[in-house]
Amino acid sequence: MLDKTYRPAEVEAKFYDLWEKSGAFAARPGSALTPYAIMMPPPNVTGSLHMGHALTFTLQDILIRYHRMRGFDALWQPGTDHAGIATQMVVERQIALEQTDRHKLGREKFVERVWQWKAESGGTIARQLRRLGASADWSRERFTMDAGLSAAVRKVFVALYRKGLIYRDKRLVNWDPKLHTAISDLEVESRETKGSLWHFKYPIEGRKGEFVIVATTRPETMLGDTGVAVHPEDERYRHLVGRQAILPLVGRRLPIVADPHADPATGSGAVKITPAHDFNDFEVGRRHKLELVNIFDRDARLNDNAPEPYRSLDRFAARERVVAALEAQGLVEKVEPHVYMVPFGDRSGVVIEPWLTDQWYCDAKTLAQAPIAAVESGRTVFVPKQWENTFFEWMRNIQPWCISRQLWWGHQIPAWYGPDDEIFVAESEEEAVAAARRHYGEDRPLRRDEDVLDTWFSSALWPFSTLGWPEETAELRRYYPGDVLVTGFDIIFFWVARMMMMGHEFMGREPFRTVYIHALVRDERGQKMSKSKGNIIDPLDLIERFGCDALRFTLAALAAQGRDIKLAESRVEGYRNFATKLWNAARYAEMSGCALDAAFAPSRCRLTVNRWILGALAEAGRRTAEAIDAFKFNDAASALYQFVWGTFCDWYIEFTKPILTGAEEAAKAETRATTAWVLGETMHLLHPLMPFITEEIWAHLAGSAAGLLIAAPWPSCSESAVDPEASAEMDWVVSLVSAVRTVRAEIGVPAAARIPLLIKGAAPASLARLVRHRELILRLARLERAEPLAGDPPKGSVQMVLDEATLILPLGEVVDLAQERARLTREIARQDGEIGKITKKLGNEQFIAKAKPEVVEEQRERLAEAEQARDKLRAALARLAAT
RNA sequence: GGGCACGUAGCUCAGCGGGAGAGCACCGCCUUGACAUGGCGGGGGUCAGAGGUUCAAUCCCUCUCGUGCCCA
Repeated sequence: MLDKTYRPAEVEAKFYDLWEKSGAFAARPGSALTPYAIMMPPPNVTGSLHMGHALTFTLQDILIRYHRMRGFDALWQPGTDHAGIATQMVVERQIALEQTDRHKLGREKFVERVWQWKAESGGTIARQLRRLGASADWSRERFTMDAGLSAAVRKVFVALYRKGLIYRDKRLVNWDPKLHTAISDLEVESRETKGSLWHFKYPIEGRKGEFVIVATTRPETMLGDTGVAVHPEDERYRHLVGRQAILPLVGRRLPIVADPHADPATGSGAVKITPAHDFNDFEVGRRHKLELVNIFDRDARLNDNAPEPYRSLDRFAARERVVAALEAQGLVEKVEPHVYMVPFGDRSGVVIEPWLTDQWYCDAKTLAQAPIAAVESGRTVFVPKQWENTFFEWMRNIQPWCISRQLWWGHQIPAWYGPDDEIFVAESEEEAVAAARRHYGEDRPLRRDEDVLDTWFSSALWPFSTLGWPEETAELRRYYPGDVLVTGFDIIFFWVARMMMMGHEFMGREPFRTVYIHALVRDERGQKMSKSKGNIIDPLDLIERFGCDALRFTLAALAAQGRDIKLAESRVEGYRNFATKLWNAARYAEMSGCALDAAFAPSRCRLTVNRWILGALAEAGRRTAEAIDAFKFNDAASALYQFVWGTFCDWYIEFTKPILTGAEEAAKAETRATTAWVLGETMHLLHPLMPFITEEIWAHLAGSAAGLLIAAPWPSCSESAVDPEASAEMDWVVSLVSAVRTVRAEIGVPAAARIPLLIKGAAPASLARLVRHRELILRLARLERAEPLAGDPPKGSVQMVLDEATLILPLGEVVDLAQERARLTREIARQDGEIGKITKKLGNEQFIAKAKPEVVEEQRERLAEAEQARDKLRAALARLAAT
């Protein structure tokens, strides 16, 4: 017997183990089934489960469980990425507690420590994913630093280098002065910052007392200025172009150049040019062959290219010193408060400095062409489609991708340098040595590039490196390309686009057919969750309090396409209640002796009420499947919620109580079998969304011999189960009961009072329905009796209209005649309004001529119905007046 | 500044050319033999505003206002 209450924690632990041990999670590459593959976006190995993970992995698990039940060979490929910067920082913090640092430790020892940390703490997220019910194939778990994946990285690097798609270049990079590494554009976070705009006066050479005014938000960079730009069409400055300004504090001569980069409308219209420390200025400098003066060291302290008093000052200290010195010389025109965007490193949180360095670059522009074509031609489809715009926008304006990082944790770049800096790129040191020997004609000492690759470089290979590439494995042939990639929009550039580039380049085709982009989870006020705001909702905490299924169902129900999720705890609570409702319904079924009957065949059911619920179930199943197929998880959730609570619990269980407590054995047996069967099928339909509670209920219903629900086939939900006659009949009963209940509540009839119901003017078919369902009508509407009435209703009756019939509740003295008259008059007015609208529409010749015939016909029917209702109500009002 | 969304019941959101919907919240009644994490009933909306297309607009188009996000 099912317990009085559902206890999620016990059930969750029990079944997750059972599932995993049963092998249900494992892909079956040797089977004859059609494969269905989802590559799990590898979470950061330092990560722990947050709401974004909970959403994305719930949706993926729904897809995987659903397809597994539909008979596909489902592969959900799990794993983690090595998160270069994040992981290195974690371990650096750890060893700092031991009063040491990575430089004292040395590279080899440090990397050992990272592996040690990974072994101890790197499994957190995978454990937490299990709490979420994620049915990934853990036997295939991968890590981006695994030997196989690392070999893939080396192979890709070498291949791209040989094609000229990876190259070394000296350019400005986003330099993180705290972490001492370059980072990619995507790892830079622009934040609006309050600062000042300083206007400086630079003297013009050979024109005493004349100045050009330049404005800057970063005064310290003036020490690296090598030019001044004005707009070519700016009349104010035309006479200065070609002359020189004199850089204060430094004394350097600055050519004044004409360049469209200078915006005549901002500030004075003239801008200082610092080619070594600003991306725009770098371009201007290149156009006009300006000198590059690098004034910062790797800590963003001033180096020896700055005048003596400023050397080794921090950039912000230098800023104050520069401003003070210029003020002292009367060269500050003015200072304005200014709000502008400042680049911050998303890991270090410090201001990023554009800095001139040698780095490795990947020619993203060339690699982007095939993915762009794939999306244009529809071989890869984004859902929702609007994200294709974002994708195109970025891919068509893509910049060279800086792939080297000055870190120790990651894939060390397979490049070696000869004594003369000749570069030898090879998959192994032996090959590099051999290549060098060929080049020099003798052995020369080589040193390996110290840098490692951007973590995303290895993640980009995920869809095929996890399947064994470059080996030609059976898995690779079978599961590439994958079916769908599920992720958030914030990762489209970082990861999705790069997987597509690498997939097309090395596998010759797209890595996945569909990219489903889901929403961001926000708090209930629509704010992004963040530690600093303190508005984080912990999914594990919700699982503990409400159960995993409640959380999963909530996330599915809120996952409407193209909209962010505002998560309120009350929603989770509401779906916890749904789980409770389901539990109690199952308990009721069990207590009522409803057991699965192996011989049960839906098509052989005789009772209308059973035929009706079978049709409603098939309908719910069809809607659920359609919704999941279309990635409309919210529609799937609502179809199931409505069916379980609004149809099965609210009506079917109530309808069949009189049968189950009655004496007709055949009807009883059929109803018990139907109830059990419908409940069982419902568990199947709900399983992808609520795997735990459904598995537990299924175990009680079907017994252990039936096998686990996770491995059960998806219900067929045949249309032939829908019996329109039965559904019309039960809808009529529902309308009748609801009408009586409404009036009872309005009039204030005590809930316990049993009252009579009389029906006037009912067609024989309606009377037949009344007779067939009299017992349950009496029970649900709390009636004493329900009978046809031939003559006039008794004095003190309340009347309502149901199709062609008038329902009469003779309540005698209880009824307030004036109130009842008012109620009927209101109802008539409402119908009249409706009739007016439709009549007007039908009177419009254009409408009749141009609207579709079925629309016109529908309006005619609606008019007839409204008129019938109105006439019945009028008659009822007349009778009321007569008494 | 450019782009993409979004403004529908108190809240969160479906719907997206022909009858305004759900969940939650709210109000009233109810310890009815699965369930008070419940049952029954109810109130509540010029579908942001203004034009246009159409026989017909919450839905399509344009503009305005407001909100969010991304990019510069």
